[in-house]
Amino acid sequence: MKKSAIRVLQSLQQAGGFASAQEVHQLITGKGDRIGLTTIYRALQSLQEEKLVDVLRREDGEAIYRLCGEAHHHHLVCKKCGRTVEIYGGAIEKWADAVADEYSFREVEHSADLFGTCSQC
Amino acid sequence: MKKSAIRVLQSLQQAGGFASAQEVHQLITGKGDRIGLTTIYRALQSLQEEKLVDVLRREDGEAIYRLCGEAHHHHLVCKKCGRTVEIYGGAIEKWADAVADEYSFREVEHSADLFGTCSQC
DNA sequence: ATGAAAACGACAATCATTTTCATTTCTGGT
DNA sequence: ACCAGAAATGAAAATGATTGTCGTTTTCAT
Ligand SMILES: [Zn+2]
Ligand SMILES: [Zn+2]
Ligand SMILES: [Zn+2]
Ligand SMILES: [Zn+2]
Repeated sequence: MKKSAIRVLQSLQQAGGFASAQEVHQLITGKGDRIGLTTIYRALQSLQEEKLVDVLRREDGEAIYRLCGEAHHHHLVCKKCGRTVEIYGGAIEKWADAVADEYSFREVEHSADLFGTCSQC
Repeated sequence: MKKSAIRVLQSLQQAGGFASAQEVHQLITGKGDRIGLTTIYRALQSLQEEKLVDVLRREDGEAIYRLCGEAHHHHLVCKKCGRTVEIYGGAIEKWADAVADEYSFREVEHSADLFGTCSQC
């Protein structure tokens, strides 16, 4: 693991939720530590490939990242305040398997996200 | 309704599914009709406010639009050859509603896509 | 110590989207 | 038809996130 990736992971941990690349950069440089924005982007990309961070999009299209447990799950995200619920298990897993089976696809992965308005917004 | 908005609606209808602003522009200018990209963006924004089009984001963040009321469906995509199956209905719709209900989210939309290897690859 | 390979970061490039602003088209009253 | 003001248009510039380039620095095994 690259040390820049570790620094990014730590700042994401500190952020506690979703943060954009620029916000991660500010979190690190705000402490006096020095790191380039380019390195942040590269670290986030690696972490994404290693499935250590989740990626979503704000409404304006900006990518936001956060630490992610290794267990497979889905997200229910409030469009307004960003509150996020992680959804584990459920009928979607069976549905995905059933669809893959019906069309004879193998090694099928899936992504699914729900976006709405939470009860407090 | 502005006439530019109508032209955009028609090309979205012709597209049959999701299309980006640039794709809409190409659909119109490709026929010899002339319209500015700026106008496309403005028309899509109005149509979005009037709730006549839905907007989603591609993985790279680009906004894609489709007619509201266009039949909702999901995709099963072969990672190797690109073959795509459209999936209508199924357990995922109930799952999404159930999850939204469980967490008291309102106006919940969802996206879900399956990626695997088709029987011919 | 030395050289190769990986990581780094300043800067430029790219690309979608927005803003600006001058020009064109529409509209209503005369 | 004529004309002024309003609305719409679109070319070009601005913006902002993300990616590419490339020279420099760090790491690491020999
Ligand atoms: Zn909320
Ligand atoms: Zn799942
Ligand atoms: Zn295939
Ligand atoms: Zn669905």
